[in-house]
Amino acid sequence: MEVVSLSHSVVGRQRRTPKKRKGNSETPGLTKEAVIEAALKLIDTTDLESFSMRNLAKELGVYPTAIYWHVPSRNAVITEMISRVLGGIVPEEQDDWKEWLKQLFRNYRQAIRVHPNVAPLIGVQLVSNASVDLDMIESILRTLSKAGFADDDLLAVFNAVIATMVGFTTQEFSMVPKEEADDWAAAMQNVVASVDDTRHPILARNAGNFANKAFILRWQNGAFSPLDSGFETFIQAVVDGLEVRLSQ
Amino acid sequence: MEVVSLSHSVVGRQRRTPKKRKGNSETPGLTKEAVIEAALKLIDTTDLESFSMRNLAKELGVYPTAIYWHVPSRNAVITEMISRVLGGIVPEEQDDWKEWLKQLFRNYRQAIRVHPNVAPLIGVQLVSNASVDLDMIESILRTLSKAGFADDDLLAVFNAVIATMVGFTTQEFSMVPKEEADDWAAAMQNVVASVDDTRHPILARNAGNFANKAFILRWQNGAFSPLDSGFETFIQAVVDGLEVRLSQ
DNA sequence: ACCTGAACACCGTTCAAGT
DNA sequence: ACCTGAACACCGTTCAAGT
Repeated sequence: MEVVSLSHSVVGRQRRTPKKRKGNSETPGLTKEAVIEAALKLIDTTDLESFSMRNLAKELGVYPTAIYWHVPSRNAVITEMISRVLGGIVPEEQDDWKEWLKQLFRNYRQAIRVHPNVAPLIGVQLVSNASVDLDMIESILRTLSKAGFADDDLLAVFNAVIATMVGFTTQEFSMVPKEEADDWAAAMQNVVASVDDTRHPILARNAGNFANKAFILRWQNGAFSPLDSGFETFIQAVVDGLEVRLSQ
Repeated sequence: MEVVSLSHSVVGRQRRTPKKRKGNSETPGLTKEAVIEAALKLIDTTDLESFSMRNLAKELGVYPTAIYWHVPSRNAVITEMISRVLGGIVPEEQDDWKEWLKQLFRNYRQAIRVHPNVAPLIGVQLVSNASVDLDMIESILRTLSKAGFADDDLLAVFNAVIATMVGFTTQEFSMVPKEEADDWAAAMQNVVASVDDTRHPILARNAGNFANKAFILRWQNGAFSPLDSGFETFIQAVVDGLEVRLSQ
C-alpha cells in the first residue's frame, strides 16, 4: 500500500528527524509509534472529548511538550491514527464489481468498529485525507472501470462510492455527549414513547421498533446499538442503483 | 413543524426562564434569538474553529458569561442553530416517491450550502438530534410506506435514507484546516500532479479531472468546490437501488 | 432580571533550559 | 538527541457580586 503522507508539509513541521534507536534493548524512551499507539489506546478507552495532547502525555508519563519532539501536531497524530485504522480495508480483486464494492464498504465499517471513536474525525475533517492511500483509489477506479464507468462518470461515481463508504458509518458512530448521556437517553426515550399517534401515526406504530435503532431516534451510537440491517440495505441500494445507471 | 426540543433536559439547564420583553421599543438587551443569530453569523463569516462562546460574546459585545443567562450551554446553541438551518427542508407531498426523496436530499444540501460550516456538527454529533423534527420523520415514513416498504424494511430503509441525506453533504463540506490551508493545498496539488502512471495508471489518466473535485484528492471543501455531479449520481443511485429492492 | 467580573479546570503549541 | 518546565493565548462553565 502506497500511502503518501502530507504530514511534513501540511500538518506541521518536525524540528528534526529523530534518530532511530539502536537494536539493543535499552530503555525505550518515546517513539512516534508509541505515541500513535497510546493515542489509539486513549481514544478507545475514553472518548473523543478526552483525547487531548495533555491526556496523551499523561498516558505516556511524560510532559505534554515531549510529544512534540516525535510528532509535529495534534492533526498529525490524528492523520497517523486514521491511516493505521484504515490500513488493509481494500478487498482482494474479484470479478463481481458489486460484491467488491460491498466488501470494501463492509471492511471500512469493520475497521471503524474496532476504533469507533475515531469515526467522527474521518468524515468531518479534510485533514483526514492527509495520508492519501493512492492504492485504494486506484483499486476503486480499476473496479469501476471494469464495471463500465468512464470519463466524467468515473469521477461522479467515485465520489458516490467514497460517500457511501464513509457516510453511513460516520453517522452510525457519531459522538455521544459525555456528561449528559444519561439525561439525554431518558429524554429521547420519552420522546419516542410519547409520539402522538394522530399527528404521527406511522411513527407511533413503529416507535418500538425504531427506538434506539433509527437515526435521529437513538440515544446511543453504533458501538452499543449497531445498525446492521440499515447498513446492508444502504450499500445494496447503492450498488444496485449504480448497476441501473450502467444499463442506461 | 413540530420540533421537540430536548434542550432543557439534555443540553443543560437554564437557571430561570428569562422574562419576555414588553412590546415597546426599549434597548433590546440580549435575547436567545439574538444569541443564535449571532452564532450563525459568526460561524458563517469565520469557521468552525473560531466558533467559541468567547468569540460569540465578543461579537455580541458582552461578557462570555452573559450568554449563559439566555442559553444553557454551547451544545444548546449548536442544537438551535441546526434546527434553524434545517427548518423547512421537507418537500411538498408528491406522487412520485423517488422524486420526493431526491427533493428532500437536494433541499438538505441547499440548506447546508447557505451555512456550510454547520455541516460538520450535524453528521458527527448525536446531540444534533436534540431537536427532533417528528414531522420530517413522519413525512419520510409516509413516503416510504406509500412506496411499499413495511415492517422491518421500513426501519432499514429509513436509516438508509437518513444516511443518504446527511452523509454526502457532511463530507462535501468537511472542515478545512485553517492555519495550514495554503501549505496543504500545495502539497495535495503536488500529490495529484505527480501520480505514477505505472503504479496508478487509471488515476494518472484522470488526475486532471479529479484534482480538487474528488473526495480524498481535493484541498477545498464544497463551499469552494461543489461536487454537484457526484451528489446527483449518488442520490439517483440510492433511489434506483431502493426501487430494485421493492421489485424483489 | 440580567449583566459583570473573577475564577476553575482545561486546551494546543512555542521556546528556552536542562541533561 | 530528547526531555523538562515555564509560558502564551486560548477554551466552556460556575458562581458571587453588582445594578
